[in-house]
Amino acid sequence: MAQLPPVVARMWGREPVPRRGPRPRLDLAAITAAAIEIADAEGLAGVSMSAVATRLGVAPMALYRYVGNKDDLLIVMADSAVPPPPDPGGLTWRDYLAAWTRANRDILLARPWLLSIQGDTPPAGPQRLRWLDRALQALGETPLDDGEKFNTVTALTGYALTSATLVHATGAGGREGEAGIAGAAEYGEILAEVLDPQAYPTLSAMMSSGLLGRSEDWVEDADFTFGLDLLLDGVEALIRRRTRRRHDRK
Amino acid sequence: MAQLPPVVARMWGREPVPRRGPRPRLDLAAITAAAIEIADAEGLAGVSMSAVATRLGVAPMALYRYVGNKDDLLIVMADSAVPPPPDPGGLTWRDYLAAWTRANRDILLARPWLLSIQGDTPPAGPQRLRWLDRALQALGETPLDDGEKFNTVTALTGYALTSATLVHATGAGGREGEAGIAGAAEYGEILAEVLDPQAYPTLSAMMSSGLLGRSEDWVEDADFTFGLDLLLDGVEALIRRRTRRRHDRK
DNA sequence: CAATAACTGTGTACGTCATACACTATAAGT
DNA sequence: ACTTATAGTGTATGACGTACACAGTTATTG
Repeated sequence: MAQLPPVVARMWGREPVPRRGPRPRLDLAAITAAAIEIADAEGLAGVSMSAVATRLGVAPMALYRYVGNKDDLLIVMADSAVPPPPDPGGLTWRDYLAAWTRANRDILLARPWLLSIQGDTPPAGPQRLRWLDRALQALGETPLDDGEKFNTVTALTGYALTSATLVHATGAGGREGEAGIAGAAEYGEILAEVLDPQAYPTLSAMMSSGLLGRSEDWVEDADFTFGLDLLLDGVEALIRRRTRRRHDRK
Repeated sequence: MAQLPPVVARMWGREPVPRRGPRPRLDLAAITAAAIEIADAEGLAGVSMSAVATRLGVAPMALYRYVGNKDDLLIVMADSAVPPPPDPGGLTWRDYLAAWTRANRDILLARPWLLSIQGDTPPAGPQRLRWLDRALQALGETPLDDGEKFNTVTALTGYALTSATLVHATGAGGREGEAGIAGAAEYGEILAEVLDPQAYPTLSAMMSSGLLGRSEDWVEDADFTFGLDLLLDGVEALIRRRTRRRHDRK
């Protein structure tokens, strides 16, 4: 039997309840909440152990009774910063997954610092797994097998993540500053300025025709919806294939 | 006109050539190469300014003549760690994009530390843009408009990224250790152990039926190919639609 | 009721890291 | 020969993560 990594165990409240000693003034939830507030306000860079401790009115070392180290804290943050998934109120699988993916992306836009954590962590907390569960549930009625469902969700997750990254990186998400590029328009200009049409024929042609000039629409639904439909069309095609002649996968 | 952020400028060799002073012993390429070697060997955590400097036989502060700060260095690394994209040797758009996406994922599997950087950075370096260019080029013959092409590539990139993350996170990629979970099987066990069937009906059912038990296949092509085809089917459907009745987008 | 054991939060200390600043050495232009 | 811009160095600083020993607190045990 595999042992639960300590933080994961605590995320699920599977830690033995202490029977002796002073009543704890903190708990994992409070610590995480404080850390998230800081991240929202100042970005991940502002989240230091002392900053979190200060906000809780506590010495930095106190936190180590609840998290093994800072990485642990980040993992827990990455889970509890995620709100519950949308409710499947009698929607078709397609409508639900569309809403699901958009909500997914919106979370990442609202908390860009999640981008720096999620890219590295498998979903193992209650929230992220609830999202996973709901998406799989939406596919429950379809003739896809488990692996296919799982991969479908993976693809959707990836799309949400990449879209959010793009929006955030080009600055259209609102925040700018930081390391340089601040806005899709400027991004386009920079590319146009630098691209050698010979080495980058297609891209530079696109840039001169002003693709990214008007691309504050990255945040708008139009572009996002397009890619989303792309994926869902693929799923739908597969489902139709499976429905017509029912045979095993592969 | 937008100014080039200094690092980006240097990535493209657009820096004024120095006319006086001692001959430089370093250049951005050498620094980046050293940093990448360290990242490959010890992970991103091993990449400190002093570590890189030591490897180059130079004082840490010397690096700051070439990069403004450490984040700059990471940005440059994220670009130059990427090899040239596969060659479109008379392939159909579909075959090429399939190869392209798989190659994309393989890079991320070979250098997992890229996952921690790419999630945050827009592609602005020569390598990443070359990849973008080739993918767009592959779609050149299709009736999709520029925005649609761009979004298609975004979706594919996202899929590669998420797949790689999943493989790497569940440990099937080879490396383990670090923060806990080490291997898809163990991951599955942990989930099975922790999931309340009432709160996670679908997911826990899948787990008990052993979905992740046999999922060392995540690295295998089977699962990856499935999701990829999902996407490409979507693209193909769109192309067919566009080809039949040719009207503007939206 | 006293003694013990388990637990919480603190204070201090250390090693690492990114980076600012002042300096020396070097080579090109005058 | 002299000036001047540049390259790499040495030293210093402040922030950060975290190890460790301790003091205070509470439930359990005798």
